[in-house]
Amino acid sequence: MGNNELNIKPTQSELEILQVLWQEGQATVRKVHETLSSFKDAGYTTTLKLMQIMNEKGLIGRDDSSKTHVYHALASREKMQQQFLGKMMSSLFDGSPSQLMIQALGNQKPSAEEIEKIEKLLQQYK
Amino acid sequence: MGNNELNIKPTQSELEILQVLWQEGQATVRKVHETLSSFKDAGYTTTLKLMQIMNEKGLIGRDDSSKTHVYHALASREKMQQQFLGKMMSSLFDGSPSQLMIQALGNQKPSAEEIEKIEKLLQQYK
DNA sequence: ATTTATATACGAATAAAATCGTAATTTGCG
DNA sequence: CGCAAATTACGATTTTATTCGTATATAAAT
Repeated sequence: MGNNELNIKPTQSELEILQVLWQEGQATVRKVHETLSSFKDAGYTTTLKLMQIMNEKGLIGRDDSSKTHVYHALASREKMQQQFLGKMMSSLFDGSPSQLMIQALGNQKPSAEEIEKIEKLLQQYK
Repeated sequence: MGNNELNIKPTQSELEILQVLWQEGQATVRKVHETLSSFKDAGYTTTLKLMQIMNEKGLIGRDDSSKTHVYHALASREKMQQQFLGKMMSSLFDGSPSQLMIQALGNQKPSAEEIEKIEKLLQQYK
């Protein structure tokens, strides 16, 4: 049973930070900030503040046993995917997964391998 | 050639309004407001203001030849789908369409009809 | 014509999100 | 030790989004 009572929707900036933590597994504020700095130029304390807030919200956890705190994601990527997908599905796609796929596929051609995967998945629903 | 130079990302509230206009084709503020009121309780002037702002931004257009203005969407639904999908793809799905689909399908059982459609779609990509 | 209902315009208040400056603390080093 | 570099804490500001109040105009009804 997951103790994951987490129906909080992260903001845009929070999502960016989560991405880094999902990627790295865990990271310091410095590390996160440097990673983000490639496409964003906010100050260090901005990132710090955001991560503190996220910690309070329960989106991320931290180990503060040493001076330099180390953070990790508490919100799972899958859960966030579901959350955003669900909202998007209803707000933009009339709840139709095929509509969504048409757009997603139109965007970029899936590899043969990916097509296989999807087909297998479809079989399961029959 | 579309004269659609529209790289504006609508906010949550704006998206809700666009939905109504996509649905109805065109509508007055009153109509939009009443439609939204089923799940949202903002005042009439709030909806009005939002629609005025959207008009300035170019998200929607209006016919003000008569006293009661009639609005219509300028931002196409497809374009917005692309916009949100693209962002979501990169921020949550590592750019993998199949990953996105797997989540979308896993989320809610598609109808038999939907499955058919998707399979046909996949055939085209082979 | 006067009243009533319904519109728009628009400034301003409120709320939410993001940013930053500065003080205080810790760590490592000379 | 005493200084420099790096860190956290945290209040405050700024920016963006949302909401609303009120003035004014138009149209319909009596």
